[in-house]
Amino acid sequence: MWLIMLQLRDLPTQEVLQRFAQRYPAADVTAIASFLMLLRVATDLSIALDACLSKHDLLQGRWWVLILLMREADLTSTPSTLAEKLGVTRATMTGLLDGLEQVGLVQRVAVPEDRRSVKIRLTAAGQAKLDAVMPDYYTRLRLCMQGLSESQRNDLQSILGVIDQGMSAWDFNQ
Amino acid sequence: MWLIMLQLRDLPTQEVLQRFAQRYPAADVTAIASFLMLLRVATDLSIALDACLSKHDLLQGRWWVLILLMREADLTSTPSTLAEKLGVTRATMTGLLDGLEQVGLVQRVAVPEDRRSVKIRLTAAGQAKLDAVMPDYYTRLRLCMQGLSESQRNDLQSILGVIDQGMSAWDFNQ
DNA sequence: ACATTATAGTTAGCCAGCTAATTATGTCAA
DNA sequence: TTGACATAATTAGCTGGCTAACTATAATGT
Repeated sequence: MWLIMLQLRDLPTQEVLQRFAQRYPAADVTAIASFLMLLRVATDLSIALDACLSKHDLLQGRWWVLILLMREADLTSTPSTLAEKLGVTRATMTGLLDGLEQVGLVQRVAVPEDRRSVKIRLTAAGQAKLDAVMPDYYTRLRLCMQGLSESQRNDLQSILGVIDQGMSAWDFNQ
Repeated sequence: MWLIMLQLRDLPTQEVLQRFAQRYPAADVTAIASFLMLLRVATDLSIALDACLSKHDLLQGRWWVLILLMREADLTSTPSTLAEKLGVTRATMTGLLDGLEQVGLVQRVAVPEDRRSVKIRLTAAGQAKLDAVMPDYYTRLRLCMQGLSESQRNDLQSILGVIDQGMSAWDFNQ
């Protein structure tokens, strides 16, 4: 999961939004404000995550790969599957795996049944790296979210679900 | 505002989350699920935005610059200010402005009072470009958010505000 | 069986961010 | 007034995504 986005430090004032809405009648002021704030908070979270991971000599892309491998019962997957789950191209996955293999966190293993394919296995060192990173990450995330009640967390997830549904509208007219 | 992020197509199942929480006691399952969904929806939105802009031959970074200029009463700003508002380095802003000036959407104007500085002005062509893009963007955004009631939009914004507050927790222990 | 097509992974080269260093100008204090 | 420092913008070079092209292997249809 890669989120690369400008930070938009400067959200528009209500006044500016009104001015834009006047020029562009299609504008829905509360939709725009919600959208911008969503992008901004997500970006801030992603940047904070980067900072946390960098203290453990990890980049976000490589870290997600380790997590995806740990999710598997046999700590094993293939480059194609990992690429699809992470939403990156297979070419990008090759690069991520090169980096991880070079520092010994994963291992490429030949697959005799299909000689085109390769198995990727989380090594003991890879698991150890996750055991070092995850408690730190989870602790920060807990603190970051502790201001939200359980019902607010549910609200957030259902609201995000509605937006996700609505996303199909983006592509309506091509 | 730049959001560059992996897509994380594959959110963890409840079962996987439980397994991770067992290994890492610091894990807060509902916090993690909310966080991941937030990142994912924001990424999807950012990608959809890219797609919309590319139909108008614009990249997200350059488009935000045009918007920031249009927010100004005199359609004018400086590279430093724009960089700060967009959350990018001044070096990056130089590149964005090079691109925009080359296609005539903005103009660099010398500042006699401080010869180190340069004014950036939105040109008529730049305004025309926005007039072409914004209705399209606003229409898609309206459709995308139309499933949310006014109170849900308020909920979303206040929830995001709480998370933003909580973000300071990330850096608590260095 | 064998030519066509599909699939897995990699390589080569592009692109738009980034950091660090550079140039030019302005500010301030001894 | 001049030396030290601060600020504005730029340049040079790095990085980690991307697309497109390539190699190797497997599957499929006549």
